[in-house]
Amino acid sequence: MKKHKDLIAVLKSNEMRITPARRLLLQFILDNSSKQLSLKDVHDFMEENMPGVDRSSIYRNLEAFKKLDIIQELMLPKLGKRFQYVFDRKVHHFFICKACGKLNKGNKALFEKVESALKDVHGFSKANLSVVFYGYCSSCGKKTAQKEATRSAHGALSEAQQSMR
Amino acid sequence: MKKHKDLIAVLKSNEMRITPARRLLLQFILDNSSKQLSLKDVHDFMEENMPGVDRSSIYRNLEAFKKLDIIQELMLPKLGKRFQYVFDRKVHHFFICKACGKLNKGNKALFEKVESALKDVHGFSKANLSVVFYGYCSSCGKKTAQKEATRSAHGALSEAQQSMR
DNA sequence: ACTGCTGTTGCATCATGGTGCAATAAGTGT
DNA sequence: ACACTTATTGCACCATGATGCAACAGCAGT
Repeated sequence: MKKHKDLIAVLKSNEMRITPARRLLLQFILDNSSKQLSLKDVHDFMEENMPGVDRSSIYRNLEAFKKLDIIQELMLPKLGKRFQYVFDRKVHHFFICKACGKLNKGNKALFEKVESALKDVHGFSKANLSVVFYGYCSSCGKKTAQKEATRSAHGALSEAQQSMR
Repeated sequence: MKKHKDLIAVLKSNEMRITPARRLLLQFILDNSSKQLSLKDVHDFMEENMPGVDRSSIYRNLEAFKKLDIIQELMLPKLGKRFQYVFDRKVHHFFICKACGKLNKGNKALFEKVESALKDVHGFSKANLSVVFYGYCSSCGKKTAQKEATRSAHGALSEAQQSMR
């Protein structure tokens, strides 16, 4: 796990200036490295600890950090943009339910399979890569399956929408 | 490939009413089944062929079609929401470049590996599933690799950002 | 063809993503 | 400590995503 001062060094080596807001922002990101943060999450924190920093400044700093691969960006259905610290592992898996929009990290069995598939393909093993699955989570899948049964009775789209077990 | 009237039947079987706007919207989606359409793309078309239909109506109809798996939604970095007709295959793969935001369907070797990995995991083979990879496309990867060389000289983040070959 | 029920639309409005520009302040050299 | 250069900020503003609500229009039954 990289430390605050390592990240400061990264900024410096890219001709970026170290402003108070950036220091605090980096710390917040490090302290929440396992979470997917929205712009609002970050802005609320900043407003509390360093009032007056503009939404757009935070936004642009996050964009800058993204370019340096300090954080990565995800676009999530229903949730919109999310930022997350990129820690030591280079491949990230996410599972997003199409119905409820919930972000999930489960389905370990699948992810392990995919991970090894990624390794098998030349050049990918060290790539900084994110994989996002869209499907139906177990609870939404059940509901959908029921609805689906009704639909099949009408003879339409009978092959669609299967739950993930 | 499903036809317009099949889709009308799907709407009916879900207690949805067939309005003129919906007919035209479905036709437009079918005619552009291979494209990723933005709300604006669709709205521009509607404005030309059936002026007066509100942005929000189109938006809500697309949401409704999504629920019926007639189309699927993608959230693309830099581009935002995109809608696409869901044709016969049930698993979709997309590769999105983190740098330029370009949507790609290449990297067939990887996709085939992943596809078989999906099949190996029980319950996934028939799931209506989308997989999105975020990484660097070949042209952006090259640029990044160069930039990376400079950064390494400063001793920071030397392991990050690898091109996809 | 008329009528009533209720799904759908258009409008108003808010939340969030994104950008141009002039004022400000971080970093460098003296 | 001071001054200069230019990255960065705050502000104003626009684009797009999303929703509540009253008016409207499919469509099923008569």
